[in-house]
Amino acid sequence: MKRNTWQREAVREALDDTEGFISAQALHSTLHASGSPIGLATVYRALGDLASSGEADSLQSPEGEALYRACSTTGHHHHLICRNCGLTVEIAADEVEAWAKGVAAEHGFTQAAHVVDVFGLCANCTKLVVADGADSKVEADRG
Amino acid sequence: MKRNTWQREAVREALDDTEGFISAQALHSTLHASGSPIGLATVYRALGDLASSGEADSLQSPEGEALYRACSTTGHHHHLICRNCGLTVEIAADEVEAWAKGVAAEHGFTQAAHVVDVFGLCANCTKLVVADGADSKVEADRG
DNA sequence: ACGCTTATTGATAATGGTTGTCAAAATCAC
DNA sequence: GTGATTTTGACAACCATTATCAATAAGCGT
Ligand SMILES: [Zn+2]
Ligand SMILES: [Zn+2]
Ligand SMILES: [Zn+2]
Ligand SMILES: [Zn+2]
Repeated sequence: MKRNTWQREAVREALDDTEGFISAQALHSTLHASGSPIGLATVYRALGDLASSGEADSLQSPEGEALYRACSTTGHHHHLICRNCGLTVEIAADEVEAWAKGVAAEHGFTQAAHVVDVFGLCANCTKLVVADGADSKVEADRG
Repeated sequence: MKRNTWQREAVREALDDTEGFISAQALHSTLHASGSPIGLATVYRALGDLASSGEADSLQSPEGEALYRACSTTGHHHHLICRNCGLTVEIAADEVEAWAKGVAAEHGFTQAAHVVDVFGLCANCTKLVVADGADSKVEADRG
């Protein structure tokens, strides 16, 4: 039977308190920083569980790291992510859903799933970058 | 200055001879199997170069592995990939391009890029799976 | 509240893909 | 051909993730 532990709850809350997508390692650091003695393996497990139960969304960063987020929208949706500050907007894209389904069917493919994510610079970061003239990396700002 | 080596050419050719997306490790195995003594690190480097020069497309597999492919279409496009046999269809998706651009602009995002991939079972593999009743994994068939 | 069964935890080792190291080999301009 | 400079490749290092497994603790029946 599935038991309730403070660890799982801690991960859920920490994820809720996080604005954008975050990696397991980063979330573990955050938890440690706030005094929690939770183990790294447990954070990985909790995030995996949240993702499979649909309570959290996950995606692979372009660098191949798995990132997680507690989304407000419960149904299937996609994301518009700022690659500088991590700000994330949830996007409903019926248009794309239909396209994906159609393109798979046209070619005789079944059991189609899709990965659709848009990465860019949010309005705020666009200003900053223009001011700085430099292009900082997202990961550096979210350790 | 950039020099020409048989290793780079070997990687380019091996990639051309590959039907679907393939990992650096798998391509290295293929090359070795055909008698080439090329080193693994060199395969990684060559694939990275091909990807940055636009001669090859790359994507992250759902398991976080980087996969490469020599595509016939030179311009920007997307892929419909069989998760069982690796068969890949190149897809032009003007509809999605417009959507991605629009959704980014609507939210004030600039420098928008996107990741759009469709994974499914091709017609052939659909039959096999139905016959077998089992769901084999892609990676197992492409060592 | 108590004990028991069993899921869960967490320190650590193991795994696996990828990148860094650096001496040796190869390329190419001259 | 010679030599400066790039490239290679065996191997180590790295880093995210997963497996191990003894110790812990949740929650059930009592
Ligand atoms: Zn931003
Ligand atoms: Zn969708
Ligand atoms: Zn197939
Ligand atoms: Zn596109």
